[in-house]
Amino acid sequence: MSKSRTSIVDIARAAGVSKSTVSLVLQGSPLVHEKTREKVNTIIGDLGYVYNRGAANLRQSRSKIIGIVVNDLTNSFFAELAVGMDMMVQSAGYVQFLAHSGESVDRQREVISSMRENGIAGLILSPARGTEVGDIKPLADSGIPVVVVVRNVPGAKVSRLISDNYAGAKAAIRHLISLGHSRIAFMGGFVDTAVFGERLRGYVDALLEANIPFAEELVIHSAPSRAGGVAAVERMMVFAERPTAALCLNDAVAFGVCDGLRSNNIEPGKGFGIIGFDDVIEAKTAVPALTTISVDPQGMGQRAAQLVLKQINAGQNIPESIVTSVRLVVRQSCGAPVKQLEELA
Amino acid sequence: MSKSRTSIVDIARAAGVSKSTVSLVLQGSPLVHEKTREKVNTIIGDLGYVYNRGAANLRQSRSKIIGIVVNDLTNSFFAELAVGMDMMVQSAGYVQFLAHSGESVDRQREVISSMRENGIAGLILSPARGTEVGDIKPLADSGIPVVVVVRNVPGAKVSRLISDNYAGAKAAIRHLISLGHSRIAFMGGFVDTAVFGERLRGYVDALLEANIPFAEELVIHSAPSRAGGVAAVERMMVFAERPTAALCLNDAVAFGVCDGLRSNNIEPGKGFGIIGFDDVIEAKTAVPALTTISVDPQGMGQRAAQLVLKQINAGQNIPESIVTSVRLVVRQSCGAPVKQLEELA
DNA sequence: TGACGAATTTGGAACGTTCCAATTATATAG
DNA sequence: CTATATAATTGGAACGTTCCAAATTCGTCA
Repeated sequence: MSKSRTSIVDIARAAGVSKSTVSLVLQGSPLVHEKTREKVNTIIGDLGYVYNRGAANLRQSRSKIIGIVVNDLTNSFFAELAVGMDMMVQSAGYVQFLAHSGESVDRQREVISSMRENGIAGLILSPARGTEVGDIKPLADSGIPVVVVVRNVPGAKVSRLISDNYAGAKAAIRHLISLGHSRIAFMGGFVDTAVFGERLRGYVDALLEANIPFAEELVIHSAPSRAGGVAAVERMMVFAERPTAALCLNDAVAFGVCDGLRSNNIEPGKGFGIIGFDDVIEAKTAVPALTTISVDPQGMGQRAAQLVLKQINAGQNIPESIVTSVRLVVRQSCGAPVKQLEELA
Repeated sequence: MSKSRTSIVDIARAAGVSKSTVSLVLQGSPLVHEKTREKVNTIIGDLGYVYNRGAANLRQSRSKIIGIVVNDLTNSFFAELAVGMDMMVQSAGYVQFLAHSGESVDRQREVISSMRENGIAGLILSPARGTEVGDIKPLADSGIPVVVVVRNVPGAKVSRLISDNYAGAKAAIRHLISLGHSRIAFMGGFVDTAVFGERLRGYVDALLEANIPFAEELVIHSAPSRAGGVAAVERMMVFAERPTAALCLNDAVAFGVCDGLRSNNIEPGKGFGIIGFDDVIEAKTAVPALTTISVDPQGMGQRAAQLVLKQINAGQNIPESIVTSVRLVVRQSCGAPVKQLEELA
């Protein structure tokens, strides 16, 4: 129940040295004599002193806080992304403000400005749908490194880390075509995100490449969630000529599509080929195991954190764009004979 | 590229008033004249001033930061818990340090001490397995409100918010018995968490209550994850006399059990009754829809945040224990004729 | 012993805010 | 026009640290 936090001068007094010496000890400076260091350290332990990082920041105006804003933590893709960042950030001796915008740009704006007031050294942003340049410009202008992940923010002059959505979608469709499918749907999502656009483009180009005409009605929009997948199947069921396979916007949608097919007595992977996108952790153990494009969200999170840390240390802020490569992981849901060994667990 | 952050005195100078006045404006004090307020506010806008909350904390030593440590963000139960907290914390004008301990007590300790240095006003902890009193005592002793959620930390004199695991498990087993099951397994988890113990106790008591003897071998331990559920089924398949239903430690295990059954050509909900625990968001849309004990993680998160906020505002720190009630949500996976309307979406 | 360089230690100003007591401006009443 | 209450503003100390320049102590060598 100490009335006021014990400070550096309290322990200085107790140790019979000056506050400067204590400060030196705290930062592990080689300037202080071994005996003095010991004495100070024991006193620190005895008095239960806790370092006040806020006060230190005030003086040296470089904090050890990294802001992370994620659009949807309940989606396991983003949760893993966040965990990857967390690992990297922690082990670099930083600490994080992690907030969830829930796809609301207003909330996102509030959160970012609050982080700014709290003096973050850098920001990693997985933007909410509809994020605009103006939402991040002030931060970036004031010299704080910003890294945008997963989704692009068009026009923003900041670093980005995006997975190769185009190539991934293309690989998926090629695989389905090689299995003999020609009526292939694209399920889930709306045109409002860059991710959607890129994946759709890969889908279209792979079809054209195989001389399969692109049919507008096979793009079935829905929420990018498990429930959205179910809804997409419902809409598909009324088609006169039904597709025989689908590429889904992400794994969540793909699981929903499996659910929806089962409700219609179609066994996913048997009567209908499904490919997801992201390779979330459940993809491997689901039944049927989901064929998907592996994006390695945790790895992406780590790289994003590394990128922002690098920029913080560099001091200067040269935007950098990284496109991370993805790979097709063939499992059971596309109905292929498993031709490729499952990656090691 | 401003060299140094513009401060309150910069804008004071520009507005031709004293820094005190600017400070007053910033806190919306009624003491300042309307005209002055306007003038100051426009200058603030023009100069792109950003408030330095750190400096303010230094003076008034009450921060607006709440620390949240979650053991596993990739588990959607905990992710939703975190989101619930986030909502409450943000709307109370606080900001959060959210960290992920990954079930490591060491990492958890580091994270907590780092939060402490950064001056949190309160802490919400969903403890890693094996957390001990000593891990939170120093914080609590220094007068910072601590709320422990989901899992108990035995012996800690802090507030807790736990769901009624005992009653939930009991309700689940009663339901299975009412459907005619008598050989019922308990799947997933190890004895190392309080949650496991409480749920198992509910399971046992409900059996005894119905004069069904408790059989040790029907408690099938496994990792509390989807993969663990699959593993548990494998172990069950070799039993001479197989159970006809199972209560799972949580929904993740339950999904894994469904997967495992399907691999063995048993249709979950038909040949075998399954009840989960937690009611994560996917439980409703999965096929078969999962019968489970609804714990409302997001609601729990909100309540936990409210509790810690209350304690922060109260100043004093009287530990409070809240047991939140749970309810059985009957869906398809237990094979019951759906006798109760699905809750509204 | 005195001097000199290296090793340690130290006082005080700064960082950007809040808060208090004190001051100044403005309005009201006599 | 003065006295007085009220409204608005203000200077300076304080919060806990870092950093710098300066001071002190120590050891060594002539």
